[in-house]
Amino acid sequence: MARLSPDERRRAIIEATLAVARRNGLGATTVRDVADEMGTSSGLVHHYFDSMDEVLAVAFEHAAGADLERARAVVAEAPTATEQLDAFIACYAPAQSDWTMQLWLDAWAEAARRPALRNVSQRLNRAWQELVRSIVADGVTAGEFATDDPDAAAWRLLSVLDGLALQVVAHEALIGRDEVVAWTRAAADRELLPSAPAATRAATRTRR
Amino acid sequence: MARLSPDERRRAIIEATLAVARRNGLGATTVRDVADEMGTSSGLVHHYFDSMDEVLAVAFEHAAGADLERARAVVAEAPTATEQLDAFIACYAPAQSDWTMQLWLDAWAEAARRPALRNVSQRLNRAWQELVRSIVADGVTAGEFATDDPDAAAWRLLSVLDGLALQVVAHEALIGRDEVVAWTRAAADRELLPSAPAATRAATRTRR
DNA sequence: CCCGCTATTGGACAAGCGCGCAACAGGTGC
DNA sequence: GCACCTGTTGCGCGCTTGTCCAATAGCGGG
Repeated sequence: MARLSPDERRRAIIEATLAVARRNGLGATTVRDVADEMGTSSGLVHHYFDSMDEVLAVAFEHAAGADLERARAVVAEAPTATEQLDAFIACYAPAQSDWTMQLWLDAWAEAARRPALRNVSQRLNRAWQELVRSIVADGVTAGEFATDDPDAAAWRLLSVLDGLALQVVAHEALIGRDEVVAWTRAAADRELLPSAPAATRAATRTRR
Repeated sequence: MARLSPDERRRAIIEATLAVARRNGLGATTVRDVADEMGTSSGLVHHYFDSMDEVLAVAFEHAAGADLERARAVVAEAPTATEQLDAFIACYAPAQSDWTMQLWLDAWAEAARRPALRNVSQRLNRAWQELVRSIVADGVTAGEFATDDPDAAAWRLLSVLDGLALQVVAHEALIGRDEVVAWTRAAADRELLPSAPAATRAATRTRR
């Protein structure tokens, strides 16, 4: 087939891997599937990656890293912490409702048996939590939010988001994307809004 | 080997399956592993179950069903809704922090490719939510809790619990069991304890 | 134009998988 | 004590998996 530069080929392998993972799941993605997706031989994959574990890890890092970067960009555009959190939820939840959450689910489960994948998964999850934590912390110093433990609040919010999105992908039809967004926003309200000044918050929030 | 009655043998297969799944993960549990665990031949497994999918589904249902029954019993003993919820969280979280949560994680991920396992997983998850929902609903009528949507509140609480427990098992060391229990209780407080402004804001939001 | 570097091939390899089946064995009733 | 019933065996089948490697092919510099 076509002769590609190492960088191009690596990228092609990663994208082919994600295409297959999207169809069959990350855990059921094989070397031959990836090669077939590219239209090349299977040996080529191992010429660029030491093991299948590494292929999956790099591919997952590529996809999930892009999502993270996108979320960071969306958050950076919002002026207030309240709007940042809303933007984050809106950006996170629908993305997860597609095949992306199935990807995460597979990665988490597979992480128990694949060292490289476990490393990537842990690192990325920590990064997501750090993003939420910083939003919450900023909101607290700005007086928009009130919480005694931003770290715990961030974990809880992320857990609600993950848990709800997981229900959508694994047990379809019980709840949908809209519920994930609306319910998570409701959770954020109960979690972070101070009880005293209600009027100003309601105004900024409903403006969207 | 020893000659067992069909019922005993089925039970032995289920327990052997769970023993292997505990070690290697549910998705990586093979017919031969199960047979070796029992000390019998592999053909025996297929004499009692039509497919490996069914073996995994039945084994998972056995383990998860027992957990559910245990949670129901613990909840039934508590007098007030508040104590019921506390008991539920305390019972749920530590159990999930062991290998049980890895079992759920594997089951969820594998459900995408194994029909029988998917059925069981969906049914059980709905049962867990129903348990929490009934506790919340009882608490509302008893005046202990305040929420505009017990169903959503139950999903959120379960999501927090699942999400946090998942962090423990998949990304060990970031948070521990104690945090799962404490943080989920804090989430339940913020979610359910009567506090006027939160409820009204949530109502306006879900209406969008 | 050709040569060499290297991306790519394509299959060998051992191991492992789910599944099915003819043969075997060991309690049970006659 | 014998025959029958059924739980159990042990292996074979076809297929898939990750990994590896000698052989090949095609582009770029001399």
